[in-house]
Amino acid sequence: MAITIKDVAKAAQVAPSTVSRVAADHPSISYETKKRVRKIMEEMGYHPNVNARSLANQSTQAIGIVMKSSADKALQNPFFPEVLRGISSVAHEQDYSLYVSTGETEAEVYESVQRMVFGKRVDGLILLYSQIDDRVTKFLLEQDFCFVLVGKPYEHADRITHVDNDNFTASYDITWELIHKGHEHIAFIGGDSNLVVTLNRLRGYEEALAKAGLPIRDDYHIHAELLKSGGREAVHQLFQLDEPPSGLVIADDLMSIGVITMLEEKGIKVPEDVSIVSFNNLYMSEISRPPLTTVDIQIYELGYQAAKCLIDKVNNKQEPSKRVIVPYEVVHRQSSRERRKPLHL
Amino acid sequence: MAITIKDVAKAAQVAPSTVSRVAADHPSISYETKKRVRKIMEEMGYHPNVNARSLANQSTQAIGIVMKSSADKALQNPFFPEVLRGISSVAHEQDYSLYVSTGETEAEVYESVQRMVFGKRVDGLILLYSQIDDRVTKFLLEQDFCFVLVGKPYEHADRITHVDNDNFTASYDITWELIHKGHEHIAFIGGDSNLVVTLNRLRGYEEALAKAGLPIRDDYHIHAELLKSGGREAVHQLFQLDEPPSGLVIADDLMSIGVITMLEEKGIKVPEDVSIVSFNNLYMSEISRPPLTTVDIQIYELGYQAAKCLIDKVNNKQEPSKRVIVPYEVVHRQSSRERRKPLHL
DNA sequence: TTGAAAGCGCTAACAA
DNA sequence: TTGTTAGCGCTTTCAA
Repeated sequence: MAITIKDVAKAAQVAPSTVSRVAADHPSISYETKKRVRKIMEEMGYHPNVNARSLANQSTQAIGIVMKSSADKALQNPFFPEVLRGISSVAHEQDYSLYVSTGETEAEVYESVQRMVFGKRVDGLILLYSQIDDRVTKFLLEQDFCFVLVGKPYEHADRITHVDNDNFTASYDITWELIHKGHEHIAFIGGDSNLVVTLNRLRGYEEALAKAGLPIRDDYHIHAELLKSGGREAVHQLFQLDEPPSGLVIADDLMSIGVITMLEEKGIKVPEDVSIVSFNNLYMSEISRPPLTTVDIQIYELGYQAAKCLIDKVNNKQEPSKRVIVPYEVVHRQSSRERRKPLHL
Repeated sequence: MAITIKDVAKAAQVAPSTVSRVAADHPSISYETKKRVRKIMEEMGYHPNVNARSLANQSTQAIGIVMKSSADKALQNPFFPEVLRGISSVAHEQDYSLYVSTGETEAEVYESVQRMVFGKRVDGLILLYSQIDDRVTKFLLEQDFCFVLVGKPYEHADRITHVDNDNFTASYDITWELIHKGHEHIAFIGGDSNLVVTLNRLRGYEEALAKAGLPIRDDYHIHAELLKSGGREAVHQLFQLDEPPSGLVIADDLMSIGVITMLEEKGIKVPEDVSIVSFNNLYMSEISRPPLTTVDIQIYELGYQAAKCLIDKVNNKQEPSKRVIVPYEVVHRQSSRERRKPLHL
């Protein structure tokens, strides 16, 4: 059995409560005693048992991380390690531990969240996704459990503290850039259509088209679900249209790389024939060929801010809900350029 | 305050211990009582407090995951989400929770591990890397704390349960394939040279060269550390040699993609001028251009097996150390091919 | 400034 | 088959 507070107390000839106070650096303990007790703690190799502490305290110093169910293995997306880095950095600074949800299906993740909440394993949760009619979000709201969302809530945005980019404007901007470069036929290839981020990026794209007086065409929309199985097919169709797009707005860098490959198979060149802009600025977007013009959404920062908000909230239940918007930045690389035949020639 | 075991006991008119036994599905409780108590638990919305349970039990039903310090942000490697999927799957099946280490530097990760161990937060740990003279490994061994390593231990391989691929042979095989295709000048580009996996892959490569009677040249070795800053430089040098390589064995797909890009900048074509083979079979290796010939090391399976071993060990301290070798498979794609001018022409 | 003691919610040995 | 009770290791109120 490990060294407990009692062992230290005995050795230091003080009461257990004194040791506890020393550990917590309680002000009412004399410098003398603190020094002496600390020395003994050190010598004996004392380390507090967090379970006991959690039990007595009703607080765990741990935060839970919920990721979208990983059932769709295709999404081996480096987004996750990167947010985690941000979260982990704050957590370490503040002596918080990190839990992650388990499970592969949506139902399993839901169970896992229930266990964290009811089991009092964590003081709060960070949700790494935001989707339409999400049961996890609903559950947390019902339980009035402390959580922060990375992304924009689908509902109750004013009750939910969230950290997000302005995806609408980012998408608007980047689409506008294509338009500005003379592209009139611009298609949108989106991620999972249940994700709010996909919707916002789609809206930004549409808004830009509308502003430019360009039509919004249904046959210019493809979604990730389509991309996987019938991906080749979908892209194929897109480029068989009477007016194939000369520009693509793609919701994720990883998808862009896949699309570039498909296009190449068909003898379509990027950026000569088609310009591509996308999102996230993953490491890969730099080493892709051509390197991608993409929106850097600062994934690390999203994680960092989310963790900070959560810890603030945990420490003070009165903390109002906030929204933190992490700025984005368009990174210009070679996947996009002027349209060959300029507009209105 | 949430519903406790006492509340349920009172409502069901039984002793708290009975409720506890029902929750644990203890055999000595009559079917009748179980049924009745369960119904009440349900009605009242009872959920056990895991901290209290851990404290009473001396067991947490949680496993910790230690990743290599993420300080080198460059490595936005999808390896991590993928092993995690494997681990998470087992964890969920067996009702285990998952902790992850926090911290960015090696020292911070070490602290974080200490906290998990001393604080009794977890029953066991999975180390996701194996490196030379690793202090975490040393610490765990000293503490006699239960853990499993993904990779091959640098020392004490017989005392440490580990899950690994046969990286030596894999590397040998894949190098041999290049040789078989007529390549005589084959260079090795490795990952972090403190990682055991890098060493093993290097050894396999060298062994194949030796077997073929080809010389092992120092100027044919590049390591990841070099790749980052002076990467361009290093590759540049490699291809300025009197006898530049016509084949490359690269320790990670992500690096391969970077290398291909650098080569392209220099007007060197893959696979026409240089053949590339690498490791991991990440999603990207399929959508890269050209798609990569690579060793599929079954990352998910590595995680799955590691978690299984760990839980076995946690449940039975007597469990002997084992080694699990997850089979690999070479996936042939377009990044490697016959050398243009065949050998001994 | 320090100590005594109750209690956080659960488990398990022992008793009935 | 079930109940009583003594902890698990820590915090915190109250008293000294």
